[in-house]
Amino acid sequence: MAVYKGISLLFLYTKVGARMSDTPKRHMKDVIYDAYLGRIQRGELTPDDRLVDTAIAAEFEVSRMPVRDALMRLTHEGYLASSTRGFTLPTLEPRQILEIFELRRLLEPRAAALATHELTADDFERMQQAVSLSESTLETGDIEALYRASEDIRRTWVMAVPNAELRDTIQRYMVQIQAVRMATLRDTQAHRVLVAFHRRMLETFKSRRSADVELLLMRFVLAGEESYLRVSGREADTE
Amino acid sequence: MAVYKGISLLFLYTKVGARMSDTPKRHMKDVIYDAYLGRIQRGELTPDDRLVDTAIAAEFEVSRMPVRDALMRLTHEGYLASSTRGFTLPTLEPRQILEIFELRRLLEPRAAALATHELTADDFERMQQAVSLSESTLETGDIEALYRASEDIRRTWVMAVPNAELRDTIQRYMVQIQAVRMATLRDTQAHRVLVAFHRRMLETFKSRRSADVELLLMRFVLAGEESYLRVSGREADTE
DNA sequence: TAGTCAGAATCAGTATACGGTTTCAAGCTT
DNA sequence: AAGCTTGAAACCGTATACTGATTCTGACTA
Repeated sequence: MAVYKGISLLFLYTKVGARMSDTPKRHMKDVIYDAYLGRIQRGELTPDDRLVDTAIAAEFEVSRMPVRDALMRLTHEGYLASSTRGFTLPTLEPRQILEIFELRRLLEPRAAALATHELTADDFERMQQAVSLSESTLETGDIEALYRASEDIRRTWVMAVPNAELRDTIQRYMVQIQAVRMATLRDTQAHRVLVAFHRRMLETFKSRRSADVELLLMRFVLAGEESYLRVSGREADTE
Repeated sequence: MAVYKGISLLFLYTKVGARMSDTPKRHMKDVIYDAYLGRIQRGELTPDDRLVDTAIAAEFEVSRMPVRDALMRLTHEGYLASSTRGFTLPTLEPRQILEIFELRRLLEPRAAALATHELTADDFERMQQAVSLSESTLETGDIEALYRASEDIRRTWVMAVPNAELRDTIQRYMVQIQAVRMATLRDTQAHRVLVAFHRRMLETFKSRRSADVELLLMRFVLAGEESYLRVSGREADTE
């Protein structure tokens, strides 16, 4: 019976997973890792949520061990913080956020320039839809849609970065990106600036002029930093 | 008796550990992680060594679990590769090594420039000793000493980088640095170039001119890449 | 002699159980 | 009523045991 349960679960989550025909055998710890990395990256968790291994073990109907493996991996990669009282989303200090902005200034312009020649028609299509969605939020005010559009555009070009090591490094601070979005996207001015950048990024990528892309991405990161500083400074005032 | 054994072990490894007065309570998984990270970073392991959790568990007189935690953490951080037949040092592909050179070109010049104003007299003292050691290897041919000197100089300035996120990112590809050293340091020309850079780096850091440091580090990374390409290209010829 | 196949050995993944530490709350003291 | 104490609950770290998969070995076959 225990075996039967294991098999059915394996089958279930294999279908959900990325590669189902490739390797039908997936370890639960990886399944759980992917599941919670996804939840984190989609912003489905808040720093108030406490992730307790026993609860997640019950959710997946496995023992604590694979859950512990997954949570500790996420912790070591910076996606979670562990305490004596369970795992939670880390609350990024403003100092850390600014430090990561410096990293982004160093990496993203060059990375995007490298990606310029790799983007396919499919990628442009996806970006076009995201840009349209982004622009529509100027009227609808749908912040969540803006969030999704921003994420789509970013993911599209990051995935096209041919240097895998560079790409992985950029993807490691996804949590910072989200923290910045969370802090700034409700600000009207930041909202308008972001949408304008979205459109210009699509145009510039399409032009295939990597030098222009590099410059634009530098401006984009700087603009994000500026928005963050403005919004967080204002918050500090009102407190 | 089991308790007694645990206490004595804890005491033993706490003394070895970095901070003994601070927190006398260290988890075995962290002790083992630190121990093997050190072995890896000091180059005490080769890709032929197979790290098996049961063997390491016996070495530390604990169960497999903390060992597994440590090895899996090292694996996810890229220091080890896991297979169905134990953990081993990963053999970095030349492609990966070149990709990481690009990362280094983007990060290290700026990071070193930021570190310039943070270096203390102690740091300069340590660097001076390492540079002297480095220069002495031109006559002795002691490659291992050159390796240590190179590592000392690098660690000194990296530790002084004030941006913690940037510093951590740089430290993540220590394995690549070692792979490059391993491949190049026995080459006479690369050896001479490296020693010359060591001396100039110390001088330039001491001058406190961060712009000069930035430029020198860029040249340093480029020189390393050149040496690597030359040596690895020659190896490919003779095969 | 070379190729194949079965059984053994090895080793990682997972389950279950126990111990220790931190947190929280209820009851007691002043 | 406020502060202290004590006990229970929550939760992590570690131990031990089992399972299943992969690799290795050696014998058997063509």
